Amino acid sequence: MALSKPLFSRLLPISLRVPIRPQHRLLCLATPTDLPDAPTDAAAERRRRKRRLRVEPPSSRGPVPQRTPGGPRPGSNRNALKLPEPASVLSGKRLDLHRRILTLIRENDLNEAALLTRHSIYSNCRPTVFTCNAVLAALLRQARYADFLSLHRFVTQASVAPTVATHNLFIQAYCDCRRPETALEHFRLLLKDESPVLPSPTTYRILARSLAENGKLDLALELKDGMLERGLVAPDPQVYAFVMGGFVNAGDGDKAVSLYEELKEKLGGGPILDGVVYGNLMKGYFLKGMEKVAMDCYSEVLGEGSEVRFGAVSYNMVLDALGRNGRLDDAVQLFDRMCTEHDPPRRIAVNLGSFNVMVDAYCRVERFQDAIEVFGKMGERRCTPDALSYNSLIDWLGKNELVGEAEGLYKEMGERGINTDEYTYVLLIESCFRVDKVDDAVGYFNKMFDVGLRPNANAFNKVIDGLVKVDRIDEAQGFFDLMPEKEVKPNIASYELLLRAYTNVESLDDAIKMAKGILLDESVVLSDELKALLEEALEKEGRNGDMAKLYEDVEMEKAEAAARAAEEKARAEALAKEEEEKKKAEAKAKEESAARASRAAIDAVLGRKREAENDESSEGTNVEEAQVVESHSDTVGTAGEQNEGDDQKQESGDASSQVIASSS
DNA sequence: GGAAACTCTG
Repeated sequence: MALSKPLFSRLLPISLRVPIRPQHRLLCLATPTDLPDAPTDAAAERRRRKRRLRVEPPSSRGPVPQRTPGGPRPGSNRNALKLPEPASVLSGKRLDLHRRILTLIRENDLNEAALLTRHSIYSNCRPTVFTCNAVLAALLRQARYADFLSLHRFVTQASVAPTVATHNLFIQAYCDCRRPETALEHFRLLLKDESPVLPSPTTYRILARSLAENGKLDLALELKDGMLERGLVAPDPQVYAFVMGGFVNAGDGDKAVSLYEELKEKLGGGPILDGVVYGNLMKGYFLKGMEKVAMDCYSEVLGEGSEVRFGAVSYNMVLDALGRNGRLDDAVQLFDRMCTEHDPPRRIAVNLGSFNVMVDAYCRVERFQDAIEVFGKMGERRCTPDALSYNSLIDWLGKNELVGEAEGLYKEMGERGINTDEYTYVLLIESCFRVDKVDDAVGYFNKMFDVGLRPNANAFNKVIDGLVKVDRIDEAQGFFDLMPEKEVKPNIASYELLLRAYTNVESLDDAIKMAKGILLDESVVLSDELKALLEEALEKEGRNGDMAKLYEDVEMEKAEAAARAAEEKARAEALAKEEEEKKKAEAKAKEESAARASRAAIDAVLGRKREAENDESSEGTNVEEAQVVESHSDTVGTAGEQNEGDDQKQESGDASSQVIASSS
């Protein structure tokens, strides 16, 4: 048997499939990594880049290697490991459906888009995986994680074979929810031998970023090393930049710099032409106290004749490095240059982030008027500040007692239709308390409920804290008591604020009540410090015995609660058992009736055969047994496994046709 | 409690 080419390539170690030679490395570095932020521009740029790549010799940037279309090895579950459909299926009716769904997404009717996707799955016009991906991506953009996961599960169960993009979306979803470890578990599935899809550079970038942002630096390094070892993707400057950023945030400038050096070496020792690494490199040097080296690096990569490519994002990182390290003048200068270079849609050198970084830089040196001015200039670049932009400026203004300005921005959000979030209100509450506008602060807190936001325990604590500080403890207690009604669990800080307040004003009965609350709440513990505080206060009042009594009461109440819980549990268990028995009986009945039906079908066929041939053959029994097993395996996977190796049987055939096939 | 990166294709 001659080895087909795809099969042959499957047998090669992965690292040999895509040769990476030094000259190709340079090519791949020369590709811009910064894309315009408007989606249409981004798409255009991507297409253009792809066209460019088509005429260039194969480089490591070429299409991600996919495992051979020869299908998974025998013995594996076909449904879980199906290869994704090729792009050519996006034609005819399925393309029409795709377009319809894209239109719905554009009109921001995601519910309808998701619904149409689901309904089409079992119709004669199945959505392609590309269509599913588009809907999933839209849900993710809007942070609708529950809907995302639900649709993802639905299309997976309907065995729409995922592409890398599908996996990346799934991984991104978990990363967005700050659960990089779960994302990592999913990623590991892609590395298994039997996975038909391989990770792409994007996969590594998403994970590296999330791991670094969440301080999982060991895992980030492990991921990066895995990227190098497997050689599925070339050493990626973006991945390195993310990991470097993680170490910068942890204050480890040495490690950030050494990662840069490692990347440089991996890429052949020449200058790294992707500007994405330099912001964090400079921050690394600043952290090490090497200001001069940082600034030398700055003038080198951004000076005359530098080949290093910068897009908005890479610029922003350098801008931030300058702004955070007392180099505002340089930052202003760079920002001006960026604005001059900015020439959309051809060249995107400024984006929303650039403004945010500049606002931050001005605020850091308390030049608030300049900050507000830059903030206002966003409109000129057709950038709209979002909640985060507003929040961060409101934060700075509030912290510096410029409450009027902060409130002005809040009003502006309303006028411009920019959605405030819980954090906006928390910032305003803090600002008002800081300048003793207590009623205004309380007003902002209540406003949250009016506009349908859901303050968390932290937000409650802010208002409780503020009220306690101006001795309005009753009102503070009122908000504490409101928490259960709003389905918010108090945390230890919530209890502590009131416990301290009560001991301070010597309302010891109330203090004891709070302590009791802590002791009865399984999710918090009474710290030794708080305990000592209460004990001391009680002692001073000659109520030494009350502490012991508190513990006795708590023990008693706990015992009572435990007894109630046990009773509850026993009742629930009995109920569950009953339910299970019922289900078992039902299943048994179903099985029996199915067996009867199957036997009847077989008898009918065999009977007919006997009539025809007048034959006494007993061959039917084997078939019959196999058939019963087949008709009762609900899960496609196990049915598939059982069928493996049984070449007599068709995979998809209904009961009677199989019986006929094997008995004739 | 807070930064912008980008993946499949018609």
